[in-house]
Amino acid sequence: MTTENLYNPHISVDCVVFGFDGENLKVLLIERSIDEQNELYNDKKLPGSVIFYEEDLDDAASRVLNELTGLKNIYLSQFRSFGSPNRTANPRDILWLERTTQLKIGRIVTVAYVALIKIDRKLVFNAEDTSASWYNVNEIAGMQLAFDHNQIIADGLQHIRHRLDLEPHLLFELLPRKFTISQLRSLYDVIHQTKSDVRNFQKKVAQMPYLVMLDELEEGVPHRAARLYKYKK
Amino acid sequence: MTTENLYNPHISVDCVVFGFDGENLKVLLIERSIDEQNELYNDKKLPGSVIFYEEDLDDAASRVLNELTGLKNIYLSQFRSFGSPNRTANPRDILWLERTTQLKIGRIVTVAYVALIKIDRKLVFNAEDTSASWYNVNEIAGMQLAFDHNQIIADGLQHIRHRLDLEPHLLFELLPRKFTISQLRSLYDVIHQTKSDVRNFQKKVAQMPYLVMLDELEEGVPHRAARLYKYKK
DNA sequence: ACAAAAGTGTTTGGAGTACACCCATGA
DNA sequence: TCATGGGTGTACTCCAAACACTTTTGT
Repeated sequence: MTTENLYNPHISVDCVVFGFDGENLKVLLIERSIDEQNELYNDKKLPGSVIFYEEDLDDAASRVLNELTGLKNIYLSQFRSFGSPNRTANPRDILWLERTTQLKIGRIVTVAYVALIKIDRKLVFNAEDTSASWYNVNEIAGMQLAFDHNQIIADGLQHIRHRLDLEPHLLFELLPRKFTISQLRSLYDVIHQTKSDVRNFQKKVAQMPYLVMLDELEEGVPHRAARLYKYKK
Repeated sequence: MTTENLYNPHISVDCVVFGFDGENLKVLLIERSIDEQNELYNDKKLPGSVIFYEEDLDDAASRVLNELTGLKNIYLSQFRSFGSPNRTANPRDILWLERTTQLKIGRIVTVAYVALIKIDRKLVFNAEDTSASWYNVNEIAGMQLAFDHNQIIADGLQHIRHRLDLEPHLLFELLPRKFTISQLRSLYDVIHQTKSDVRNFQKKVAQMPYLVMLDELEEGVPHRAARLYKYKK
């Protein structure tokens, strides 16, 4: 089957998918293998895809996430487009694109999205032949990703920091459904690059009307169990 | 002459150019005439253009502004891309595009920029056959613009409000080189949709290190002349 | 003289920050 | 009993907001 009539080879979407493991902010990357003159070259890239003709950009980003994780209703926000002519300067990237899309590829402008997901959800990674895993945002700076994906992640990170600052309720997209104030504080500190005071943080949190205290405690911790909270509305 | 080999007909840039006239926030729109079955239809659109093959997006936006105003070094910031398949649903828009570009046009994804310019600069409007003029942001909501340009302007306005809030020095891109504190306050209030107190505003302004008081006064005003200031660095 | 905007200080409330001790639990 | 993090209140500082009168200039 040919995809010639389905894909628009000029425009793609890429998603910077953020997760929080309780300690660090993580980004989801996909393994990529290219066989070049019978040598396998491996590296990583962001989840993404060229768009279909007649497909809206937001829909394309949702589709990419759904294919990758099996989830719908993920928080998604477009943050920037990347269209430098030399973002496809590396012949390896063109080669990979043409093989995977079966299209003749020239230049591609990509529209970048950030997504926030709860890392504790069981995700359908490794479906088909893709294998995805989480990487600390800090270690990514030292990796050599496909295309301009290092740049996209750096910009996405900056974007999401601003965004979570303006709309703090989005923090709950990254936490499990039930969470402790410590987890919330730790996430808050990772995002704001701060180290906030426990008592002051409790005070701040006490004024969040959308935070509701549950009648449940943490379990299986080797110390006093913390109270669980959930996010409402 | 054909433009077939120069333009990439899948991607365009559009610029929401903001100015400040001392009282209202303004946006620059271009007159558009389409002759449909021998009837002239007139409306307005944002300054924009499809990009050249091998042209970077930011460069395309700069080019559009330079062609329109004759100015370089205008503050420009990409804020969002619009790619809904039905943004070119109106046959009038397709007709106009194909006539002006001499290209077969299908779907176009546009990358939108905001620009800030000093409205007092003598601009090279009406060059060639384009005629551009300033419109109050408020009156634009009631106009029917080409494509999805109403939406783009609304989003651009929201973007620039956030942006000027985070980076207040950008306010000076909109003011004349020499200005009074009243003008600055009035601009500030238009952006923040507030009505700030004169004394408190003076206090705030007094702590801006990049604001320097000049040894000059306003001229030609029918009341006590205000001191002039300029922005430094 | 009067109209119109410029310019100038003080008080108050709320928000953010700093800071130390006892409690509950599992090992 | 000890180690580990959970949970709690008070004092200080700083910034934002409210508020009214005198000055300068042109008509």
